[in-house]
Amino acid sequence: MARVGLTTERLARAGAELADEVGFAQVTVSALAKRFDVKVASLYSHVKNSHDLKTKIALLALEELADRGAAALAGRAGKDALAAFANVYRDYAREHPGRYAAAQLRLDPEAAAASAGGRHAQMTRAILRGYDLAEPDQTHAVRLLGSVFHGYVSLELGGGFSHSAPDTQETWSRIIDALDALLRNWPTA
Amino acid sequence: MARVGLTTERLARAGAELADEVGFAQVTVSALAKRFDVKVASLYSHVKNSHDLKTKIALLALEELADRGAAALAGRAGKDALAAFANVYRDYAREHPGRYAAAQLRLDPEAAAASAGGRHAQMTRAILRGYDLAEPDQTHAVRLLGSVFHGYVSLELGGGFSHSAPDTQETWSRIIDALDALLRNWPTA
DNA sequence: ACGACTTGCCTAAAGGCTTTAGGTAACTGC
DNA sequence: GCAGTTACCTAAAGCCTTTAGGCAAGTCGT
Repeated sequence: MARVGLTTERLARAGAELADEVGFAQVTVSALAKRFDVKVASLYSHVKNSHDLKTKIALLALEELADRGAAALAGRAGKDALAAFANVYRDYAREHPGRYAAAQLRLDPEAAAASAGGRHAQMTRAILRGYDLAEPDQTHAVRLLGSVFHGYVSLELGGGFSHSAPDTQETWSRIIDALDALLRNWPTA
Repeated sequence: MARVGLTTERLARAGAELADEVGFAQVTVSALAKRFDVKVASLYSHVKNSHDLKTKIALLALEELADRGAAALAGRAGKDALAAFANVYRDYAREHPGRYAAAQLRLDPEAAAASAGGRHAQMTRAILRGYDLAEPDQTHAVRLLGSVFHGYVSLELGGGFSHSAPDTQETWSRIIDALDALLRNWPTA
């Protein structure tokens, strides 16, 4: 009965890898147990239940994404910051589709409060420092940026833009150009 | 052994209702059988398997959404058309969250080809007739609009904007204003 | 109207995932 | 080296999926 050394942390990390390999929806307590070559019941000492496991993976992904965002924003401003931050989302989703899907999990209020969600909002707001927007337009713009990033990435990942010219990289660049132009010229009510 | 009169069609329709009530992820062959007061195995004459059922619900939702979109676009142009079409997505998602989630299901190529996906793209392109955009910018714009609509709606539905001022209706209106302004003034490469 | 065919719904059964209860063996520290 | 903790185990119940095979309720030809 050799001990494997399970921890909540290691389970979440392995769950994230599993998600990237087989899809977040296919992440299961059972599959994770197989990956550690351990009986299923053993995981229940480290994780409350299946939903708890998924939540932990989601929190991990949000954390990673926020870290990457912060790194990208450091020392950048204006359109440069906008583009770098946008690319963080897109690249992360392409490198880690399962984790990105996990980050979209609807969290209960408690988990949401403990998540890196706030950091994401703060960073988006920081990008807008390079543009001249007062409240409430700033909040509207934060929400727009969040919508575009998330919407584009999830449509692209889901194959919504597949096999049609022009290629998605080109579109992505032009969308960032367009957002930059829009933020510099935000219509007043 | 009274016959209930199951059909693929009725199953998809009832599945869509079930999705709106308990969430698309909770739609299960088993739950659907209970709803018809019929044994689970009976459904397998009308539906290949669980995934097939979900696909049929997704196709139904895409169809409904396209129908609403077409109705909204009839007799409208420019910003008027843009706003009406955008509201179709948002309203549909709010009225039918389960169906909307179903519409996001990643379809295999065969199902995707048979879906109303093409109609959606065509309608978005039709909206752009009110603006002066040549290819390839038109395609970029189609993708941007799709991203914003889907991204905003799914973030709002997921509670991403909850409990923070200003309210989401206000943001939604201002985002449509912003998109209109952007399309009238699309930045040239 | 009645027999034959079709088919809609059934029972039975196997396999997988989740979750809980309770046991045993491996580490930890005095 | 012993006591206590804890990591992992076995066992079992419950629910969902899916397939195989059966009977009765419809439908159709004559």
